[in-house]
Amino acid sequence: MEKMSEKEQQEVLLNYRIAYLADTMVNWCPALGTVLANDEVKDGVSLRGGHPVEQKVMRQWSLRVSAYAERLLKGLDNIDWTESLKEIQKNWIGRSEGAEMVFPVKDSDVEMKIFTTRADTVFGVTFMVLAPESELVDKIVKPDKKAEVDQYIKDARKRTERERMSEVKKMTGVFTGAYAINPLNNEEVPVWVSDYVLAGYGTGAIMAVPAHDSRDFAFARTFDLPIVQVVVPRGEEPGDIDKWDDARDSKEGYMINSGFLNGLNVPEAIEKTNEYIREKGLGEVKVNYRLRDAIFSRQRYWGEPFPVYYKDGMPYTLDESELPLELPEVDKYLPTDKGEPPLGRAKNWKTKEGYPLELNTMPGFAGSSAYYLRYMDPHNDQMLVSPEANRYWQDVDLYIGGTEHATGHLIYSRFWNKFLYDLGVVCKPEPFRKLVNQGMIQGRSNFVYRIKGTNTFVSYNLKNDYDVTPLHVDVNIVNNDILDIDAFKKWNPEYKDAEFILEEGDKYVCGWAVEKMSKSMFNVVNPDDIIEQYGADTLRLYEMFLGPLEQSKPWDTNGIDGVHKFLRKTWRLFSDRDDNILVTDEEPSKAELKVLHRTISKVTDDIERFSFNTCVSAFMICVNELSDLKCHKRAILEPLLVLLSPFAPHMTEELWHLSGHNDSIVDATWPLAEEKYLKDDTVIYPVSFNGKMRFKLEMPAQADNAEIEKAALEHEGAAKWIEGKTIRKVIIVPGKIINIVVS
RNA sequence: GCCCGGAUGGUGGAAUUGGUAGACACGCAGGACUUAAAAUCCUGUGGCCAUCGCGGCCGUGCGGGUUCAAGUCCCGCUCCGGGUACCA
Repeated sequence: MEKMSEKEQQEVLLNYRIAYLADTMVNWCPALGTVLANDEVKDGVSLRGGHPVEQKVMRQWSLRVSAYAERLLKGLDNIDWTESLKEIQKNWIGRSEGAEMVFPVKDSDVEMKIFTTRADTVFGVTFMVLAPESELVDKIVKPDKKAEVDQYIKDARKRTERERMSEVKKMTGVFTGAYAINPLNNEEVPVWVSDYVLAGYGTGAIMAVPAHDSRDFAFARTFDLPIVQVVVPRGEEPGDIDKWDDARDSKEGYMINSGFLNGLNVPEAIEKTNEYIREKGLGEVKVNYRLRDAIFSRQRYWGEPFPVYYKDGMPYTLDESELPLELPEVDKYLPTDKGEPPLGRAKNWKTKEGYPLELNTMPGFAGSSAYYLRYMDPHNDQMLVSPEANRYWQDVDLYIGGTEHATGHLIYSRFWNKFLYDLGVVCKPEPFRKLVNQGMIQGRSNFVYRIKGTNTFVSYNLKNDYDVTPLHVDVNIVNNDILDIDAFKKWNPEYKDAEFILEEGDKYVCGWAVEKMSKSMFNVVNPDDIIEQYGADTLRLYEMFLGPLEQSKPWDTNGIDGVHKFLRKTWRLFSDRDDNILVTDEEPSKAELKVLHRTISKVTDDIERFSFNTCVSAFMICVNELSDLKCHKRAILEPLLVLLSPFAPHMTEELWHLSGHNDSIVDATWPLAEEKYLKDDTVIYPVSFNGKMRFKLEMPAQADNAEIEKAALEHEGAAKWIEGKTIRKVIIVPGKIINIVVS
């Protein structure tokens, strides 16, 4: 066999590299000399400047994420992430099982390869569609149609992918003049070009089954193409297609108009078709993924430069001894006159041997995909992470972050980690063992109501008696929906002489709404103000007390006094009003120990569940009870302080010192709940009749079921519920409830 | 359209495995202390009925069901929030 040239070798190898150069479609703006992201383009022009934008093929670095699609999907089963996040990733990866089938083109040696998940409906194919970008278009188009087809493709190129997707209802397309042959029934069907078929998914070509796919249906109706029903839903008769206004669902039913498949139900038909095409060599069963390779080039200055140079047009990596490659100096952070990225301006941007270096830089996710590994061994200048450091730290125990990274960073990190795992650099196949999504804090806006044409404002509950305009008012001059009228007059000169119609209690009550937090709605709350007023511990505690971590909710300071009062109350267990330390070394009572150990147990448990709001209420209960007991004992208060320290670090540190410690509370040992203090001698049973609680019954903890039943039935409160009835059953759940069934 | 969440008092929320619905707070009402205010403390607070200090009925978005027992499980809806979308 003849030896390949070096260039040929490299070309072949590029098809197998994890990072590879490939021609990809981008939004190119010639006027700006740059590639634009989808959200920088609107209506075919650049958002900035309004210059025309076109679809252009550019040679870009890509990362072969698709090679890991199956493992990225499977790996989700083994990590403790939220279901919603896993779901988003599953959909993004978009695994679909189907068949890849070949349709020969009539009077030509071209074959159209299509992917379908519904091979069973192949008898319902009445036309074929190619994506405008498909290279097959040129090969099959008939001479008399060429001009028309070329024009269509040119127009389609001007529209960005996002625009194409947003115009779902408007079908456009053009006939190529060519016909494909259905390999199952040898029927000839016309081949069209339309941008509703995407080049990037499957093979960029589809078999259209208008009777059972709503996009194909819309296309057939637009261009008057035939429609053939092949699936009839169970319990229905074949329909009159002319009367349909959309495609028929075909998930369940039996086959008609389908040759050897007639009468079979859908799953049987899929199986039989797959078998048939495999046997006849018409195609193969295949799995397709929606996940696309990630484009890894950016035409801007700020980004990691690629350690890559070009020889004979082929990319080669720099030798490790040449690393790190640092960004060169440039005169301007702008593209060159030739349209090259900013690195094209750098002088001597080439290797020692004189080969030119790559001009693109890496995107943001180059840095964000593996930083957690670097954290394990930050000073290592020989490798990303040493095997020892990696074995020690392994993976990220807990990741708290928003869902907005689901299809970007969190996929890329998993992909990088898997690649590094394959290379033996890391010891864990997944980077983030557990992931929790925190909720968003929204803004709560306040409104005042101005009577139209006046400078008079009417309070919320009286506003319906007037014709009013609601106006946003700065939430910082509103307290618990009550307007600070003086502050309001000063807020805006316009309102200096404003008048007010107040309601009961001489208050001006504001209306409210939950909206995006934004300056224009005057609902931005600066945490500095709250820290100024209440302290950082109160803010921290209040954020936790607000509700479950994962829940989004409006920022609303209505309850902040509650947690602030709690902290003051805690302080008073340690110190009186005159700053005298009250802490004593007395032996704690049984009751005090019970309060403490219950709190230790509850808080320790709740932290494990990320249920911080219930931790705070457990602390409140504890402090309320200790206050009632007038407990100032060190043996109780110090463990409590340690428990509270992650929640209110500043105050607990201070109290820790005030009560005589010189070290920091962060080094204190976490207290352990002792079982013996948690147990009660008696159990208070709720006694229910037919499931409704009627009275309570206190019983010794070790009482057996017979004793409990006897005591319950003899209780003075039981008689009126038993009287004249028959006791059917007595259910006793030890330590929990008693339910007496009567009828 | 599809997928995923959620809905509990005036408000935020609690109820972890089907076992006392409304913990803990906010707010509100009343009271104590005070010349007054702040701070603090006490009492009450889901709705309806009541011979309002006995007690009863209803009640976790709606309609059914399973169960001795349902906020929790099942079936069918409504509304709200989020994600995603010509994916063949």
